[in-house]
Amino acid sequence: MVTIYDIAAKAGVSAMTVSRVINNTGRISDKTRTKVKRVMDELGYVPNQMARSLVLQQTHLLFLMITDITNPFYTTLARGAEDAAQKHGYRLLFGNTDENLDKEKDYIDTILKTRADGVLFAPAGDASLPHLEMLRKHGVPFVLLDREVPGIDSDVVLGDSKEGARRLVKQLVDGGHRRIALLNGSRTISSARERLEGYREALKLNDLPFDEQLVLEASFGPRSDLSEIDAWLTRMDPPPTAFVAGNNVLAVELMRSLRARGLRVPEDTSLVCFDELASYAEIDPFLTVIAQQAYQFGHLGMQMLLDRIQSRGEASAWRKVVLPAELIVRRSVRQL
Amino acid sequence: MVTIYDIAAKAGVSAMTVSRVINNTGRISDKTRTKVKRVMDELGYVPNQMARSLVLQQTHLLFLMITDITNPFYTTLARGAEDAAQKHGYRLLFGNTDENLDKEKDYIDTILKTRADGVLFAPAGDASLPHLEMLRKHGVPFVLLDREVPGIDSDVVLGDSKEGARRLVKQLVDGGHRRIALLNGSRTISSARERLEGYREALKLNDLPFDEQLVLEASFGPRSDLSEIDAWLTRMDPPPTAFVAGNNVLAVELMRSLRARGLRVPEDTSLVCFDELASYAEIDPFLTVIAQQAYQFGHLGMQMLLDRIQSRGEASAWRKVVLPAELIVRRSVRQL
DNA sequence: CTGTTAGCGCGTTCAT
DNA sequence: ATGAACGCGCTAACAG
Repeated sequence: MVTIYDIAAKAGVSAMTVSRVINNTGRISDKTRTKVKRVMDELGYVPNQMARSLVLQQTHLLFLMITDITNPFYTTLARGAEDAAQKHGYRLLFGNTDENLDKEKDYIDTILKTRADGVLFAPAGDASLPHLEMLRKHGVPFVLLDREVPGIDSDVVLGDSKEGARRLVKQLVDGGHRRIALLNGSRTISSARERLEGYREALKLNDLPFDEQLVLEASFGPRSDLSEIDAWLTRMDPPPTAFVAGNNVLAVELMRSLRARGLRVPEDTSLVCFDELASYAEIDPFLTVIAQQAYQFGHLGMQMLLDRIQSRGEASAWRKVVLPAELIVRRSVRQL
Repeated sequence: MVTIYDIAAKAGVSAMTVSRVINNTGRISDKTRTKVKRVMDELGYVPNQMARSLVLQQTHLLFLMITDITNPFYTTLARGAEDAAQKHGYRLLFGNTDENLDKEKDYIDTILKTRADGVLFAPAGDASLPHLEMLRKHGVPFVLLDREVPGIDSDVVLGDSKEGARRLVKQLVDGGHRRIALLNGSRTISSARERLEGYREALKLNDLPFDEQLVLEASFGPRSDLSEIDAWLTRMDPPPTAFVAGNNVLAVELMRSLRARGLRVPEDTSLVCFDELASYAEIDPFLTVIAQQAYQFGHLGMQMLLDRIQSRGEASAWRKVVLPAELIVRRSVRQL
């Protein structure tokens, strides 16, 4: 491996001078600068980031934790985060937890060991609290994405889940639906709770009863087995005329189950959901959805994180950004 | 920051003993081991990866370069790579190049500076050659994924693109189609070349003429503007009765263009393509496709990379794995 | 403008 | 079974 000492020797200067040329610090004569640079090229020198980080006490490494790398909401978010990070010269490590707390714990260890400068964090759920406390304790700045965690204060970027759910339900009610089911994520996740809350509020507002039977709590992540959803569909009696799905994954899997029963959308059943469905939205955009600004989640969150990192220590108030929910009306709701 | 010296002081031993406890090396009495461990817990000690890497000369960091993080083929591949890496205690960094050589170059610099132990590399194209040479020159092992690069030997995991294209064309010919268009990726990418080659061979085999007009080379990545594809659709005269799309992204964008012209698949035009379309395939699986084993690309490639890393230096023959192409016949081809 | 000294946190080598 | 000295590659602080 080529080190600054190799360069220094060959260029006839000290290692310090080489370091200064690399980092553009201090005053160096043009002559030595040119010479050092030439030797660097000749030897194919590449700075050792590890050594720099060790002495500078910062890695310029950031972490993005997402819960489902196959979900277009998160990959789009990732692009936003990556763009913002790159613009500021930071590198971004991705971690994929699969909504799994054990995997999340492993990544927390990695983050701590790696001495990442900060973390953009979509937590698996409320039980992520100890993980966040661990980051806090070790002085690693973080910004929460998409989900809050009760018990800890921090910067956070959220979608307006409650309002989103209200609008989706209203859309169905306006279509004449009165028996509306909700296929939601787990209530250990703040966004799922908010969506449930918005759903209940909207029902109340329209003098519709809340029927527990019509709500299923499942995982926001993809499942190998649809039997849980199937059983629920069988169980509901009388069956609903319309569904709200808590995210895009649940919408897709619900549609598969409905399809398997020969139920078409919207002819036989109406369906609305949170988040766009990737390519599907482009080929045949027919689902009425709350389209969240996925890219903004990542981009804005990254900016907030970088702000925290730059103002190292200077405690300022936590910022909570709620991104508005845009309703896109298409044709997955049948007028009754 | 808590260091091994803090622990050593508090436990009344030397730093070296602490190091031995951490790494489970040498002989240590159970009593001191227990004591050191207790102090480590009390102080919340976390090893500094940077310092370890510096002395051990290895980072346990691997890189995965993909060209489109929003493409389910690559995210599924990423899951495969991640699973395999994690199983062996390696961390995985993702890089997203957007099929862009400049971004790729930036990532190469990052990889070199970071002293990554190895790279899993889906290159942007043939022009990635200098980037690979740079890795080789600096002794960074890599495995190519999905695409070969002429001019450099290495381990590589490929799909059987030529055979895939042959099968897709055959499927259309069997459906009575004789005027078959190909919307392909750039010929600077080996997989696109293979697909073109397979397409031509299949035409020849069926005594169909090759008409340059029927082939468009575009980017495999998503584009903001469909005018290139639109112009092509307008230009072909007489128009084809069927299309082969070189990947899932091209298929989606082609369908959008067709849709905009009021052409339905398969009623008005037939369409087949490489790769599944994520959620779309699950909701309404109607496209006839060559389904590639995306997860295997990543998983297998990672294993090959880890093999190389473990057999540090010992030169063995390059391995080239070609994953078979499975044709899934659905209903996007109309019988003429 | 340039060089010397010291130390970032840890593991290897050689003593004890 | 445990410790002291040294070095991994680099930069901050100071000296000249």
